[in-house]
Amino acid sequence: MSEQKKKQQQKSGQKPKTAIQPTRVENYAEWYQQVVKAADMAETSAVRGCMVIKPWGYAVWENIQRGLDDMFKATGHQNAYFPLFIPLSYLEKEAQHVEGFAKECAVVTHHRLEPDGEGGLKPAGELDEPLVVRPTSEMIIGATFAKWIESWRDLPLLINQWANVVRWEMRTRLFLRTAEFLWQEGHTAHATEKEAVEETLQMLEVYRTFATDWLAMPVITGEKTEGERFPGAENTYCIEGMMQDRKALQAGTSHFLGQNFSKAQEICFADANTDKQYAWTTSWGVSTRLIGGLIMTHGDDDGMIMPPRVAPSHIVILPVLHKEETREAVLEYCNKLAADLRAKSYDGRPVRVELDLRDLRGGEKSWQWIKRGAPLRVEVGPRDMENDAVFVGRRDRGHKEKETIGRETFIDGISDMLAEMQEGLLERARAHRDENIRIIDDKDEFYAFFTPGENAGGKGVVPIHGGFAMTHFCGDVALEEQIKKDLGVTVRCIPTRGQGLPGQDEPGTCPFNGQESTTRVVWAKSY
RNA sequence: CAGGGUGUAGCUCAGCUUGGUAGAGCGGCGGCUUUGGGAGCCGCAAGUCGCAGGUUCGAAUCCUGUCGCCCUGACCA
Repeated sequence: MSEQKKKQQQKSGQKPKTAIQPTRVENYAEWYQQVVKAADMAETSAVRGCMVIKPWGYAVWENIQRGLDDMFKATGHQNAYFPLFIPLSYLEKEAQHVEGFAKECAVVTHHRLEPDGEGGLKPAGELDEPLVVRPTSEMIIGATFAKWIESWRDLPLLINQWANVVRWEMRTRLFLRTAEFLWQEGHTAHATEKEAVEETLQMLEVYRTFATDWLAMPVITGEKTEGERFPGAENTYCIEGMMQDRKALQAGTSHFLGQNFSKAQEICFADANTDKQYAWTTSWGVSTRLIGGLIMTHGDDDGMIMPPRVAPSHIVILPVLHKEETREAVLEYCNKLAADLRAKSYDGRPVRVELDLRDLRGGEKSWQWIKRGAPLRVEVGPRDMENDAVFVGRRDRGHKEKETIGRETFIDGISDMLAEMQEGLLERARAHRDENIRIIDDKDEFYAFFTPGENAGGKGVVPIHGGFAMTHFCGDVALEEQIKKDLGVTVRCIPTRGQGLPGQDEPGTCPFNGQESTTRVVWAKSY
C-alpha cells in the first residue's frame, strides 16, 4: 500500500479492511445480509417479504436442483406438477395440518378486477370457495393420489414436485425465511407402514448425502420431538447444520405421515385379498433455505465462498489488458485457456469457466469475484503469457495468497484442485461444528452454555456463543417449552445413532428433572 | 396484530426545532491521469422532499388524516 493511500485511510477512516462490513464477529446477522447483497445473489423486492433471486444466486439453486433431482430419480421418484391453488375445503380435512398452517396462508377470494371509479381497480367476482395459495401440497397432492390409487399394484407411488410455496411470515430474511420460496416436495404412498418408514429414512439419507457431498455442509440427522413435528405427521426427521454463529439451521425434513392424511383424504387401495386398506404416506422437502445455509456455513469476512460442486462458475479468468500492444495476444491466450479448461471435467461435467471481459478496473473486478465466492480467480497478463503460466487466487485462501502456476500444470490439475477445495470446505465446516458440540450432564452448565458472556457483544449485536449441547432428555413437552422460554433453545433433534456423535450409547438421566433417558438429544438455538 | 422508529436523487442520509421554494457522500455517465488492481482529479445527469387535505403571501419544514417500510414480540423450511 502506498504512503498516500495509508494517509487517506487514516484520514477518512472508512476504508474497509474486509470486503464485508460488519464482520461475522461484529454482527453476524448483519454480516449475513451484507454477503447476500455483496455476492449478488438476491435482493428484497417491492413485494413485502418476497425476494428477487439474482442470476448468481439462482445458478446455485439450479445446481442444487440438478444434484438432488438426479438423486430422486436414482431412488425411483418421478417429477410431476400440481396446482398452486388449494380449495379451502381441502385444507380443512386434516385438523392438525390446518392448525399448523392456517395463520400463514395467503388466500385468494376474487378472480377479476374492475375500475373502482377513482382511476384505480378493485377486486370483483368473488369466488364461491376461497383458494389457498399452497403453503405445502399434502392436501392437493393427496386428493390427486386418492384418484390415482386403486389397487395394491399402484403402489408405491413416488412423486416429487419442484415448486414455489407461500407462507405469510411476519419477519423475513433473504433465503432463510421469505414469504414465497422455492423448494421441492416429495410425496409418496405405500402399501405398508414398514415401506413408508423406509422411504422416509431413505430420503433423509439422500438429504444428508447431498448436504455433505454437494454443499460441504456437515449435518446431524435425527428425529424431531413432538413439539417440533410437522403438523399432521406421525414422525418428522431432519438434517441440522451448524452455522458459523453456532446456531442450528434445519436444512431439510422428511415426514412419516402414517395414515393420518390417507384417512383424511381417502387415499386407499384394494389389497391382494380385495380388502380396503389405507395407504401409508410420506413427504419430504428442502428449499432455497439451503442457499442461506451455504452462505452461513462457508462465507467469510470477504463474502461468499462457493463449494465447487454448486458454484455457478468454477473459474473466472481476468485478463490484464491495459497495454494496447499485448491486448490481442493476451485475449487469444485467455480464450485458449478457457477452451482448454472447459474441455476438462469436474464432478462428471465440463469445468465451468467464465472469461470476464468487462471494462472495469482490475481491482474492482477481482473483488467482485471474491465477494461472489468464485472458487478460482485466474489473472492472465503479458508476464504470465511469456512464462506460459497463470496467476491463480483460490477463494478458500487469503486474497493475497496468489500463486503462479504453469499453464499446463494448472489445466491438468484443475479437477483435483476443485475436488480438494470441496473437501477442504467440508473439513473446515466439520471441524468448526465438532469444536462446538458439548456433552452436558448438568443443568447449570447447560444454562451457562447458552447464556451470552459479558463480552458477547455490544448493544444490538447478535452474540456468538453456545453451540450444540448434547444432554439426556426425558422428552417432557412442558420442560422443553420452559427451556425455550428461558434460553430460546430447543431440541433440534434426537440424533440417529451411528453418526459418530459423542456420548450417545449409554443411557442416563435427564439433567433437568432426573428422569430416566435412553439417549442424548441435540439442543441449540435455531434459525 | 401490539410497542417503537422512519419515509428527501439509483443507494445511505443531512436539512425540519427558528417556513422563503433542495444538499452531501456513494453509485451512474463523460473526460484526463493512472494501471497486476477495490486509485486520483475535473465535469455531467438525476428528486412534483410517501400520499391527501389544511394553515400561510409562501410548506421538505407547522397541523390533520392516510399509506408504505424498518426494528422488537407471538409463528415459522
